[in-house]
Amino acid sequence: MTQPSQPARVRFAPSPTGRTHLGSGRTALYNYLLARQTGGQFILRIEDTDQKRYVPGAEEELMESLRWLGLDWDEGPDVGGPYGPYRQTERKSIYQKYARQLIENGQAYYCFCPTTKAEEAESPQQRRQHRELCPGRDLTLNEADARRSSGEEHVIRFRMPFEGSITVSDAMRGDISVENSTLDDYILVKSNGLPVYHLAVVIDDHLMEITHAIRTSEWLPTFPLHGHIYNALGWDQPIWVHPSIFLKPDGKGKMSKRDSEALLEEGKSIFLGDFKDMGYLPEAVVNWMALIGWSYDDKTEFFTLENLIEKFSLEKLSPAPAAINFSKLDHFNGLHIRELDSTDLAKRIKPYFEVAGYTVDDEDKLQQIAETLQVRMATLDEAPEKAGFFFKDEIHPEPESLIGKKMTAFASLEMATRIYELIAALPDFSEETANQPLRDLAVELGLKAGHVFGFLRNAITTQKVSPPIFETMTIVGREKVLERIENAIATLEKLTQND
RNA sequence: GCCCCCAUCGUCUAGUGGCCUAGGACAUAGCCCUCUCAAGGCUAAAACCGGGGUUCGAGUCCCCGUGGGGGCACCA
Repeated sequence: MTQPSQPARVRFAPSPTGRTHLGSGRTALYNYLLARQTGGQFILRIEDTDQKRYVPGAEEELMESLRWLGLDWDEGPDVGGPYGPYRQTERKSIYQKYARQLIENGQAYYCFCPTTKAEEAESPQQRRQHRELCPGRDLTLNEADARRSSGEEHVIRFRMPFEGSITVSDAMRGDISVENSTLDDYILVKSNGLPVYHLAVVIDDHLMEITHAIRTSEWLPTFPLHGHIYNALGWDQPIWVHPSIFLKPDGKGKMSKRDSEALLEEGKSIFLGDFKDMGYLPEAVVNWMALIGWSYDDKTEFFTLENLIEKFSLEKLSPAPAAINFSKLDHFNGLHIRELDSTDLAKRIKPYFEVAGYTVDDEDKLQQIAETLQVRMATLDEAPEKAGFFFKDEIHPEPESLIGKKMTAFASLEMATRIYELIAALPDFSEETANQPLRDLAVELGLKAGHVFGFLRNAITTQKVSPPIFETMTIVGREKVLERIENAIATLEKLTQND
Protein backbone atom coordinates (compact mmCIF):
# COMPACT_ATOMS: atom_id res chain seq x y z
CA MET A 1 0.00 0.00 0.00
CA THR A 2 2.36 2.68 1.14
CA GLN A 3 5.38 0.98 2.51
CA PRO A 4 7.83 3.79 3.04
CA SER A 5 11.17 3.56 1.37
CA GLN A 6 12.17 6.92 2.80
CA PRO A 7 12.86 7.30 6.52
CA ALA A 8 9.55 7.58 8.34
CA ARG A 9 8.94 10.12 11.05
CA VAL A 10 6.29 8.67 13.32
CA ARG A 11 4.94 9.55 16.71
CA PHE A 12 3.29 7.90 19.63
CA ALA A 13 1.10 10.52 21.27
CA PRO A 14 -0.60 9.37 24.46
CA SER A 15 -2.35 11.53 26.98
CA PRO A 16 -1.23 11.12 30.58
CA THR A 17 -4.67 10.41 31.98
CA GLY A 18 -4.12 7.05 33.60
CA ARG A 19 -2.34 3.77 33.30
CA THR A 20 -0.96 2.68 29.96
CA HIS A 21 -2.94 -0.02 28.19
CA LEU A 22 -1.99 -2.88 25.98
CA GLY A 23 -3.61 -1.15 23.01
CA SER A 24 -1.37 1.86 23.48
CA GLY A 25 1.57 -0.48 23.65
CA ARG A 26 0.70 -1.96 20.30
CA THR A 27 0.23 1.44 18.70
CA ALA A 28 3.61 2.50 20.07
CA LEU A 29 5.14 -0.74 18.80
CA TYR A 30 3.85 -0.35 15.24
CA ASN A 31 5.09 3.22 15.12
CA TYR A 32 8.43 2.18 16.52
CA LEU A 33 8.81 -0.65 14.01
CA LEU A 34 8.13 1.65 11.09
CA ALA A 35 10.69 4.15 12.31
CA ARG A 36 13.40 1.57 12.94
CA GLN A 37 12.74 -0.28 9.72
CA THR A 38 13.16 2.83 7.61
CA GLY A 39 15.89 4.45 9.65
CA GLY A 40 13.52 7.24 10.59
CA GLN A 41 12.56 8.75 13.93
CA PHE A 42 10.19 7.60 16.63
CA ILE A 43 8.79 10.53 18.54
CA LEU A 44 7.08 10.60 21.89
CA ARG A 45 4.63 13.45 22.24
CA ILE A 46 2.60 14.01 25.36
CA GLU A 47 -0.93 15.18 24.68
CA ASP A 48 -1.76 16.80 27.98
CA THR A 49 -4.19 19.49 26.92
CA ASP A 50 -6.87 18.17 29.24
CA GLN A 51 -5.72 19.49 32.57
CA LYS A 52 -8.77 18.09 34.34
CA ARG A 53 -7.93 14.51 33.51
CA TYR A 54 -4.21 14.83 34.08
CA VAL A 55 -2.87 12.08 36.33
CA PRO A 56 0.45 12.79 38.05
CA GLY A 57 2.89 9.98 37.49
CA ALA A 58 1.13 8.66 34.41
CA GLU A 59 3.84 10.04 32.16
CA GLU A 60 6.52 8.32 34.20
CA GLU A 61 4.77 4.97 34.15
CA LEU A 62 4.24 5.33 30.42
CA MET A 63 7.90 5.95 29.74
CA GLU A 64 8.95 3.17 32.04
CA SER A 65 6.63 0.74 30.26
CA LEU A 66 7.86 1.72 26.81
CA ARG A 67 11.46 1.33 27.89
CA TRP A 68 10.69 -2.03 29.46
CA LEU A 69 9.29 -3.18 26.13
CA GLY A 70 12.43 -1.94 24.46
CA LEU A 71 10.75 0.85 22.52
CA ASP A 72 13.13 3.75 22.82
CA TRP A 73 12.28 7.10 21.28
CA ASP A 74 14.47 9.56 19.44
CA GLU A 75 12.64 12.72 20.35
CA GLY A 76 10.44 13.40 23.34
CA PRO A 77 9.85 15.57 26.37
CA ASP A 78 12.69 13.98 28.33
CA VAL A 79 15.27 13.66 25.56
CA GLY A 80 14.38 16.79 23.63
CA GLY A 81 14.79 17.12 19.88
CA PRO A 82 14.69 19.67 17.08
CA TYR A 83 10.90 19.84 16.88
CA GLY A 84 10.09 20.53 20.53
CA PRO A 85 8.59 21.16 22.86
CA TYR A 86 7.03 17.69 22.95
CA ARG A 87 4.43 18.40 25.58
CA GLN A 88 1.34 20.07 24.17
CA THR A 89 0.67 22.39 27.09
CA GLU A 90 4.06 23.89 26.33
CA ARG A 91 3.00 24.59 22.76
CA LYS A 92 -0.03 26.71 23.58
CA SER A 93 1.10 29.81 21.73
CA ILE A 94 1.76 27.80 18.58
CA TYR A 95 -1.83 26.56 18.47
CA GLN A 96 -3.21 30.01 19.17
CA LYS A 97 -1.32 31.44 16.26
CA TYR A 98 -2.83 28.98 13.80
CA ALA A 99 -6.26 29.25 15.36
CA ARG A 100 -6.18 33.00 14.79
CA GLN A 101 -5.09 32.40 11.23
CA LEU A 102 -8.12 30.18 10.66
CA ILE A 103 -10.38 32.84 12.11
CA GLU A 104 -8.98 35.57 9.94
CA ASN A 105 -9.46 33.37 6.92
CA GLY A 106 -13.06 32.75 7.92
CA GLN A 107 -12.54 29.02 8.50
CA ALA A 108 -13.12 29.30 12.22
CA TYR A 109 -14.91 31.72 14.50
CA TYR A 110 -15.22 32.85 18.07
CA CYS A 111 -18.25 31.38 19.79
CA PHE A 112 -19.65 33.08 22.87
CA CYS A 113 -22.38 30.64 23.70
CA PRO A 114 -22.50 30.56 27.50
CA THR A 115 -22.63 26.82 27.49
CA THR A 116 -23.11 24.20 24.85
CA LYS A 117 -26.80 25.02 24.42
CA ALA A 118 -27.28 22.95 21.33
CA GLU A 119 -25.92 19.87 22.98
CA GLU A 120 -27.95 20.25 26.14
CA ALA A 121 -30.48 17.71 24.95
CA GLU A 122 -30.60 14.71 27.20
CA SER A 123 -29.45 12.13 24.74
CA PRO A 124 -27.32 12.10 21.62
CA GLN A 125 -30.41 11.05 19.66
CA GLN A 126 -32.26 14.31 20.19
CA ARG A 127 -29.24 16.56 20.10
CA ARG A 128 -29.23 19.38 17.56
CA GLN A 129 -26.22 20.60 15.69
CA HIS A 130 -24.53 23.50 17.37
CA ARG A 131 -24.06 25.43 14.18
CA GLU A 132 -27.80 25.62 13.60
CA LEU A 133 -28.27 27.90 16.55
CA CYS A 134 -24.96 29.61 17.26
CA PRO A 135 -25.14 33.39 16.93
CA GLY A 136 -21.36 33.72 17.05
CA ARG A 137 -21.13 32.16 13.64
CA ASP A 138 -22.45 35.34 12.01
CA LEU A 139 -20.50 37.91 14.00
CA THR A 140 -17.96 40.03 12.16
CA LEU A 141 -14.39 39.67 13.30
CA ASN A 142 -14.47 43.20 14.72
CA GLU A 143 -17.57 42.46 16.77
CA ALA A 144 -16.07 39.26 18.06
CA ASP A 145 -12.74 40.87 18.93
CA ALA A 146 -14.56 43.62 20.82
CA ARG A 147 -16.43 41.11 22.92
CA ARG A 148 -13.25 39.18 23.56
CA SER A 149 -11.34 42.22 24.72
CA SER A 150 -14.13 43.05 27.12
CA GLY A 151 -13.28 39.75 28.74
CA GLU A 152 -16.20 37.71 27.51
CA GLU A 153 -15.58 33.97 27.72
CA HIS A 154 -15.40 32.18 24.38
CA VAL A 155 -14.22 29.19 22.46
CA ILE A 156 -13.03 28.85 18.87
CA ARG A 157 -15.02 26.68 16.52
CA PHE A 158 -14.33 25.30 13.09
CA ARG A 159 -16.71 26.63 10.47
CA MET A 160 -17.96 23.43 8.86
CA PRO A 161 -19.53 23.73 5.40
CA PHE A 162 -23.20 22.72 5.27
CA GLU A 163 -22.93 21.35 1.78
CA GLY A 164 -20.66 18.92 0.06
CA SER A 165 -18.61 16.07 1.40
CA ILE A 166 -15.06 15.24 2.26
CA THR A 167 -12.95 12.22 1.53
CA VAL A 168 -10.09 11.18 3.74
CA SER A 169 -7.80 8.27 3.14
CA ASP A 170 -6.53 5.48 5.34
CA ALA A 171 -3.70 3.41 3.95
CA MET A 172 -5.27 0.16 5.16
CA ARG A 173 -8.97 0.97 4.74
CA GLY A 174 -9.00 3.06 1.63
CA ASP A 175 -11.04 6.20 1.12
CA ILE A 176 -13.66 7.26 3.61
CA SER A 177 -16.25 9.81 2.47
CA VAL A 178 -18.63 11.71 4.69
CA GLU A 179 -21.32 14.29 4.00
CA ASN A 180 -20.50 17.61 5.62
CA SER A 181 -24.12 17.85 6.69
CA THR A 182 -23.46 15.10 9.22
CA LEU A 183 -20.60 17.08 10.73
CA ASP A 184 -20.75 20.13 12.98
CA ASP A 185 -18.83 23.21 14.08
CA TYR A 186 -16.46 21.43 16.42
CA ILE A 187 -14.55 23.28 19.09
CA LEU A 188 -10.92 23.82 18.21
CA VAL A 189 -9.81 25.90 21.20
CA LYS A 190 -11.34 25.69 24.65
CA SER A 191 -12.26 28.70 26.75
CA ASN A 192 -9.06 28.29 28.72
CA GLY A 193 -7.07 28.89 25.55
CA LEU A 194 -5.84 25.32 25.17
CA PRO A 195 -6.60 23.45 21.95
CA VAL A 196 -8.61 20.27 21.76
CA TYR A 197 -7.06 17.16 20.24
CA HIS A 198 -8.37 17.81 16.73
CA LEU A 199 -6.48 21.04 16.29
CA ALA A 200 -3.38 20.08 18.22
CA VAL A 201 -2.84 16.81 16.40
CA VAL A 202 -3.00 18.48 13.01
CA ILE A 203 -0.65 21.29 13.90
CA ASP A 204 1.84 19.09 15.71
CA ASP A 205 1.96 16.39 13.08
CA HIS A 206 2.54 19.03 10.43
CA LEU A 207 5.16 20.98 12.34
CA MET A 208 6.94 17.84 13.46
CA GLU A 209 6.95 16.61 9.87
CA ILE A 210 5.23 13.35 10.68
CA THR A 211 5.08 11.10 7.61
CA HIS A 212 2.91 8.27 8.95
CA ALA A 213 0.27 8.64 11.62
CA ILE A 214 -0.73 5.36 13.22
CA ARG A 215 -3.54 5.63 15.77
CA THR A 216 -6.48 3.43 16.75
CA SER A 217 -9.82 3.26 14.96
CA GLU A 218 -11.47 5.24 17.72
CA TRP A 219 -10.33 8.25 15.72
CA LEU A 220 -12.13 7.22 12.56
CA PRO A 221 -15.30 9.21 13.36
CA THR A 222 -13.37 12.48 13.67
CA PHE A 223 -11.00 11.67 10.86
CA PRO A 224 -13.04 13.76 8.36
CA LEU A 225 -12.80 16.75 10.67
CA HIS A 226 -9.05 16.39 10.69
CA GLY A 227 -9.13 16.34 6.92
CA HIS A 228 -11.05 19.59 6.92
CA ILE A 229 -8.58 21.22 9.26
CA TYR A 230 -5.69 20.15 7.05
CA ASN A 231 -7.44 21.63 4.05
CA ALA A 232 -8.19 24.85 5.88
CA LEU A 233 -4.56 25.21 6.82
CA GLY A 234 -3.44 24.25 3.33
CA TRP A 235 -1.24 21.41 4.52
CA ASP A 236 -0.58 17.94 3.14
CA GLN A 237 -1.65 15.06 5.31
CA PRO A 238 0.57 12.27 6.57
CA ILE A 239 -0.24 8.71 5.58
CA TRP A 240 -2.91 7.61 8.01
CA VAL A 241 -3.37 4.14 9.43
CA HIS A 242 -6.10 3.24 11.91
CA PRO A 243 -5.66 -0.25 13.34
CA SER A 244 -8.74 -1.54 15.14
CA ILE A 245 -9.11 -1.52 18.87
CA PHE A 246 -8.72 -4.53 21.12
CA LEU A 247 -11.85 -6.26 22.32
CA LYS A 248 -12.40 -7.93 25.67
CA PRO A 249 -11.27 -11.57 25.84
CA ASP A 250 -14.85 -12.64 25.17
CA GLY A 251 -14.92 -10.43 22.09
CA LYS A 252 -17.84 -8.37 23.34
CA GLY A 253 -16.85 -4.73 23.30
CA LYS A 254 -13.79 -2.81 24.32
CA MET A 255 -12.23 -2.89 27.76
CA SER A 256 -13.92 -0.70 30.30
CA LYS A 257 -12.47 0.42 33.59
CA ARG A 258 -14.67 -2.14 35.27
CA ASP A 259 -13.41 -4.91 32.99
CA SER A 260 -9.82 -3.99 33.76
CA GLU A 261 -10.47 -4.28 37.46
CA ALA A 262 -12.26 -7.61 37.07
CA LEU A 263 -9.29 -8.89 35.11
CA LEU A 264 -6.92 -7.90 37.90
CA GLU A 265 -8.86 -10.15 40.24
CA GLU A 266 -8.19 -13.09 37.94
CA GLY A 267 -4.50 -12.30 38.05
CA LYS A 268 -4.50 -10.83 34.57
CA SER A 269 -4.01 -7.28 33.42
CA ILE A 270 -4.04 -5.11 30.35
CA PHE A 271 -1.84 -2.49 31.96
CA LEU A 272 1.66 -2.53 30.56
CA GLY A 273 3.05 -1.70 33.96
CA ASP A 274 1.79 -4.98 35.42
CA PHE A 275 3.29 -7.47 33.01
CA LYS A 276 6.72 -7.54 34.58
CA ASP A 277 5.42 -8.41 38.02
CA MET A 278 3.18 -11.04 36.53
CA GLY A 279 6.28 -12.76 35.22
CA TYR A 280 6.09 -11.91 31.55
CA LEU A 281 9.09 -11.22 29.37
CA PRO A 282 9.01 -7.99 27.39
CA GLU A 283 10.02 -10.08 24.40
CA ALA A 284 6.86 -12.16 24.77
CA VAL A 285 4.58 -9.19 25.28
CA VAL A 286 5.99 -7.56 22.16
CA ASN A 287 5.58 -10.76 20.14
CA TRP A 288 2.04 -11.25 21.37
CA MET A 289 0.93 -7.63 20.87
CA ALA A 290 2.37 -7.47 17.40
CA LEU A 291 0.26 -10.43 16.29
CA ILE A 292 -3.06 -9.02 17.43
CA GLY A 293 -4.03 -7.31 14.21
CA TRP A 294 -0.93 -8.06 12.22
CA SER A 295 0.51 -11.21 10.70
CA TYR A 296 3.52 -12.09 8.63
CA ASP A 297 2.51 -15.24 6.78
CA ASP A 298 0.62 -18.50 7.29
CA LYS A 299 3.19 -20.12 9.55
CA THR A 300 5.61 -17.79 11.31
CA GLU A 301 4.58 -16.63 14.76
CA PHE A 302 7.75 -16.40 16.79
CA PHE A 303 9.27 -12.93 16.50
CA THR A 304 11.86 -10.96 18.36
CA LEU A 305 11.82 -7.19 18.22
CA GLU A 306 14.67 -7.38 15.70
CA ASN A 307 12.67 -9.77 13.52
CA LEU A 308 9.69 -7.52 13.68
CA ILE A 309 11.69 -4.50 12.61
CA GLU A 310 12.75 -6.47 9.60
CA LYS A 311 9.42 -8.11 8.76
CA PHE A 312 6.78 -5.58 9.77
CA SER A 313 4.65 -4.11 7.03
CA LEU A 314 1.56 -1.95 6.95
CA GLU A 315 0.13 -4.14 4.19
CA LYS A 316 -0.36 -7.04 6.55
CA LEU A 317 -2.36 -5.15 9.12
CA SER A 318 -5.90 -6.35 9.68
CA PRO A 319 -8.76 -3.84 9.86
CA ALA A 320 -11.02 -6.03 11.99
CA PRO A 321 -11.35 -5.61 15.76
CA ALA A 322 -9.59 -8.38 17.69
CA ALA A 323 -10.18 -10.01 21.05
CA ILE A 324 -7.34 -10.24 23.54
CA ASN A 325 -6.17 -13.80 24.11
CA PHE A 326 -4.23 -14.22 27.34
CA SER A 327 -3.51 -17.91 26.93
CA LYS A 328 -1.60 -17.07 23.79
CA LEU A 329 0.51 -14.66 25.81
CA ASP A 330 1.38 -17.52 28.16
CA HIS A 331 2.33 -19.59 25.17
CA PHE A 332 4.62 -16.90 23.78
CA ASN A 333 6.11 -16.32 27.20
CA GLY A 334 7.03 -20.00 27.38
CA LEU A 335 8.58 -19.89 23.93
CA HIS A 336 10.67 -16.86 24.76
CA ILE A 337 11.72 -18.26 28.13
CA ARG A 338 13.00 -21.37 26.39
CA GLU A 339 14.76 -19.23 23.84
CA LEU A 340 16.72 -17.40 26.52
CA ASP A 341 20.29 -18.17 27.40
CA SER A 342 20.02 -19.97 30.74
CA THR A 343 22.39 -17.49 32.36
CA ASP A 344 20.08 -14.73 31.24
CA LEU A 345 17.13 -16.66 32.60
CA ALA A 346 18.90 -17.06 35.95
CA LYS A 347 19.33 -13.31 36.13
CA ARG A 348 15.67 -12.78 35.34
CA ILE A 349 14.19 -15.20 37.87
CA LYS A 350 16.37 -14.03 40.75
CA PRO A 351 14.17 -11.07 41.70
CA TYR A 352 11.11 -13.29 41.87
CA PHE A 353 12.78 -15.53 44.46
CA GLU A 354 13.81 -12.47 46.42
CA VAL A 355 10.36 -10.95 46.36
CA ALA A 356 9.05 -14.27 47.68
CA GLY A 357 11.44 -13.96 50.61
CA TYR A 358 14.26 -16.27 49.59
CA THR A 359 17.89 -15.34 49.92
CA VAL A 360 19.73 -16.12 46.71
CA ASP A 361 23.43 -16.14 47.49
CA ASP A 362 24.61 -19.11 45.43
CA GLU A 363 24.76 -18.02 41.79
CA ASP A 364 25.91 -21.43 40.65
CA LYS A 365 22.88 -23.04 42.25
CA LEU A 366 20.62 -20.38 40.75
CA GLN A 367 22.06 -21.17 37.35
CA GLN A 368 21.26 -24.89 37.76
CA ILE A 369 17.77 -24.05 38.92
CA ALA A 370 17.25 -21.82 35.91
CA GLU A 371 18.27 -24.65 33.62
CA THR A 372 15.81 -27.09 35.12
CA LEU A 373 13.02 -24.54 35.28
CA GLN A 374 13.47 -23.37 31.71
CA VAL A 375 11.05 -25.84 30.15
CA ARG A 376 8.69 -25.79 33.12
CA MET A 377 7.65 -22.18 33.41
CA ALA A 378 4.91 -20.26 31.68
CA THR A 379 5.65 -17.12 33.67
CA LEU A 380 8.71 -16.15 35.70
CA ASP A 381 6.74 -15.57 38.87
CA GLU A 382 6.17 -19.32 39.06
CA ALA A 383 9.82 -19.83 39.96
CA PRO A 384 9.47 -19.53 43.77
CA GLU A 385 6.51 -21.86 44.03
CA LYS A 386 8.16 -24.43 41.78
CA ALA A 387 11.68 -24.22 43.16
CA GLY A 388 11.58 -22.35 46.45
CA PHE A 389 12.47 -25.55 48.31
CA PHE A 390 15.99 -25.32 46.91
CA PHE A 391 16.58 -22.29 49.11
CA LYS A 392 15.07 -23.62 52.30
CA ASP A 393 17.32 -24.90 55.08
CA GLU A 394 14.65 -27.01 56.65
CA ILE A 395 11.63 -28.55 55.03
CA HIS A 396 8.70 -30.34 56.54
CA PRO A 397 6.89 -32.69 54.19
CA GLU A 398 3.38 -33.75 55.03
CA PRO A 399 3.85 -37.08 56.91
CA GLU A 400 1.17 -38.79 54.83
CA SER A 401 2.91 -37.76 51.61
CA LEU A 402 5.83 -40.00 52.54
CA ILE A 403 3.71 -43.11 52.37
CA GLY A 404 3.61 -44.57 48.90
CA LYS A 405 0.47 -45.34 46.98
CA LYS A 406 -1.17 -48.52 48.29
CA MET A 407 1.71 -48.89 50.75
CA THR A 408 1.73 -49.06 54.52
CA ALA A 409 3.77 -46.82 56.75
CA PHE A 410 5.91 -49.85 57.63
CA ALA A 411 6.66 -50.70 54.04
CA SER A 412 7.42 -47.08 53.32
CA LEU A 413 9.77 -46.92 56.25
CA GLU A 414 11.61 -49.97 55.03
CA MET A 415 11.84 -48.50 51.54
CA ALA A 416 13.10 -45.21 52.90
CA THR A 417 15.75 -46.88 54.95
CA ARG A 418 16.98 -48.95 52.04
CA ILE A 419 17.06 -45.83 49.81
CA TYR A 420 19.10 -44.02 52.40
CA GLU A 421 21.60 -46.85 52.69
CA LEU A 422 21.89 -47.15 48.95
CA ILE A 423 22.58 -43.48 48.35
CA ALA A 424 24.93 -43.22 51.30
CA ALA A 425 26.96 -46.20 50.07
CA LEU A 426 27.43 -44.94 46.50
CA PRO A 427 31.09 -44.13 45.71
CA ASP A 428 29.89 -41.01 43.99
CA PHE A 429 26.43 -39.67 43.48
CA SER A 430 24.87 -38.83 40.14
CA GLU A 431 22.04 -39.90 37.92
CA GLU A 432 24.36 -42.37 36.19
CA THR A 433 25.41 -44.04 39.42
CA ALA A 434 22.10 -43.91 41.28
CA ASN A 435 19.34 -44.38 38.74
CA GLN A 436 19.67 -48.07 37.99
CA PRO A 437 20.44 -49.17 41.57
CA LEU A 438 17.33 -47.35 42.79
CA ARG A 439 15.22 -49.03 40.13
CA ASP A 440 16.70 -52.40 41.07
CA LEU A 441 15.83 -51.67 44.67
CA ALA A 442 12.22 -51.02 43.72
CA VAL A 443 12.06 -54.39 41.97
CA GLU A 444 13.64 -56.13 44.90
CA LEU A 445 11.04 -54.66 47.24
CA GLY A 446 8.24 -55.56 44.86
CA LEU A 447 7.51 -51.92 44.15
CA LYS A 448 7.41 -49.67 41.15
CA ALA A 449 10.17 -47.23 40.37
CA GLY A 450 7.56 -44.54 40.84
CA HIS A 451 7.29 -45.47 44.51
CA VAL A 452 10.96 -44.85 45.06
CA PHE A 453 11.06 -41.64 43.06
CA GLY A 454 7.80 -40.43 44.52
CA PHE A 455 9.13 -40.88 48.03
CA LEU A 456 12.31 -39.02 47.19
CA ARG A 457 10.35 -36.23 45.58
CA ASN A 458 8.18 -35.69 48.64
CA ALA A 459 11.01 -36.14 51.12
CA ILE A 460 13.33 -33.72 49.33
CA THR A 461 11.00 -31.14 47.84
CA THR A 462 7.78 -31.49 49.90
CA GLN A 463 6.07 -31.25 46.53
CA LYS A 464 4.21 -33.81 44.52
CA VAL A 465 5.50 -32.22 41.34
CA SER A 466 9.04 -31.02 40.89
CA PRO A 467 11.84 -31.00 38.37
CA PRO A 468 13.18 -34.49 37.54
CA ILE A 469 14.34 -36.07 40.77
CA PHE A 470 17.97 -36.62 39.79
CA GLU A 471 18.40 -33.08 38.60
CA THR A 472 16.78 -31.99 41.82
CA MET A 473 19.02 -34.14 44.00
CA THR A 474 22.13 -33.00 42.18
CA ILE A 475 21.26 -29.38 42.87
CA VAL A 476 20.37 -30.06 46.48
CA GLY A 477 23.55 -32.07 46.99
CA ARG A 478 24.04 -35.54 48.44
CA GLU A 479 24.65 -34.32 51.98
CA LYS A 480 21.39 -32.46 52.17
CA VAL A 481 19.55 -35.22 50.31
CA LEU A 482 20.62 -37.72 52.97
CA GLU A 483 19.67 -35.30 55.70
CA ARG A 484 16.18 -34.90 54.26
CA ILE A 485 15.75 -38.64 53.82
CA GLU A 486 16.80 -39.06 57.45
CA ASN A 487 14.14 -36.63 58.51
CA ALA A 488 11.60 -38.46 56.43
CA ILE A 489 12.60 -41.73 58.06
CA ALA A 490 12.12 -40.17 61.47
CA THR A 491 8.69 -38.97 60.45
CA LEU A 492 7.76 -42.40 59.16
CA GLU A 493 8.96 -44.00 62.38
CA LYS A 494 6.58 -41.83 64.31
CA LEU A 495 3.78 -42.85 62.00
CA THR A 496 4.49 -46.55 62.48
CA GLN A 497 4.55 -46.12 66.26
CA ASN A 498 1.13 -44.56 66.12
CA ASP A 499 -0.26 -47.49 64.22
C1' G B 1 -31.48 7.61 16.75
C1' C B 2 -27.48 9.47 13.40
C1' C B 3 -22.45 8.75 11.33
C1' C B 4 -18.28 5.58 10.50
C1' C B 5 -15.62 0.89 10.50
C1' C B 6 -15.58 -4.40 10.26
C1' A B 7 -17.11 -9.76 8.97
C1' U B 8 -12.77 -17.26 7.60
C1' C B 9 -12.52 -22.65 13.20
C1' G B 10 -14.21 -20.76 20.50
C1' U B 11 -9.82 -17.00 19.88
C1' C B 12 -5.62 -14.69 16.77
C1' U B 13 -5.12 -15.36 11.71
C1' A B 14 -3.30 -17.27 6.15
C1' G B 15 -6.00 -16.55 1.80
C1' U B 16 -5.31 -10.44 -3.17
C1' G B 17 -10.76 -15.27 -8.91
C1' G B 18 -8.83 -21.44 -10.44
C1' C B 19 -2.89 -23.71 -6.25
C1' C B 20 -8.93 -24.40 -1.05
C1' U B 21 -10.93 -31.42 -0.13
C1' A B 22 -9.89 -23.62 3.17
C1' G B 23 -3.55 -23.60 5.81
C1' G B 24 -1.11 -22.22 10.64
C1' A B 25 -1.15 -20.89 15.93
C1' C B 26 -3.54 -20.71 20.93
C1' A B 27 -7.03 -23.24 23.75
C1' U B 28 -9.56 -28.31 23.97
C1' A B 29 -9.36 -33.97 23.55
C1' G B 30 -6.54 -38.51 22.63
C1' C B 31 -1.90 -41.05 21.86
C1' C B 32 3.63 -41.36 22.14
C1' C B 33 7.80 -40.13 25.32
C1' U B 34 8.27 -40.43 30.75
C1' C B 35 10.31 -40.80 38.05
C1' U B 36 6.00 -36.27 38.86
C1' C B 37 5.32 -31.74 36.09
C1' A B 38 6.65 -29.70 31.78
C1' A B 39 8.85 -29.46 27.02
C1' G B 40 8.68 -32.16 22.44
C1' G B 41 6.25 -35.39 18.62
C1' C B 42 1.74 -37.35 16.36
C1' U B 43 -3.62 -37.30 15.80
C1' A B 44 -8.67 -35.46 16.39
C1' A B 45 -12.64 -32.08 16.62
C1' A B 46 -13.41 -27.03 14.87
C1' A B 47 -14.70 -21.80 10.20
C1' C B 48 -15.60 -19.03 4.74
C1' C B 49 -22.81 -14.82 8.46
C1' G B 50 -27.25 -14.90 4.77
C1' G B 51 -29.30 -13.62 0.01
C1' G B 52 -28.68 -11.76 -4.68
C1' G B 53 -25.46 -10.57 -8.68
C1' U B 54 -20.53 -10.41 -11.94
C1' U B 55 -17.67 -14.64 -14.03
C1' C B 56 -16.42 -20.58 -17.53
C1' G B 57 -15.18 -20.41 -12.19
C1' A B 58 -16.09 -16.62 -5.77
C1' G B 59 -13.76 -17.47 0.79
C1' U B 60 -11.57 -13.99 -2.70
C1' C B 61 -15.13 -8.69 -6.78
C1' C B 62 -20.15 -5.74 -6.44
C1' C B 63 -25.04 -4.83 -4.03
C1' C B 64 -28.58 -5.61 -0.19
C1' G B 65 -29.58 -7.66 4.39
C1' U B 66 -27.92 -9.40 9.14
C1' G B 67 -24.46 -9.38 12.94
C1' G B 68 -20.35 -7.21 15.67
C1' G B 69 -17.48 -2.88 16.92
C1' G B 70 -16.52 2.34 17.40
C1' G B 71 -18.07 7.45 17.73
C1' C B 72 -21.76 11.30 18.53
C1' A B 73 -17.70 16.35 25.08
C1' C B 74 -14.75 23.16 26.23
C1' C B 75 -11.77 13.91 26.72
C1' A B 76 -8.17 12.15 24.14
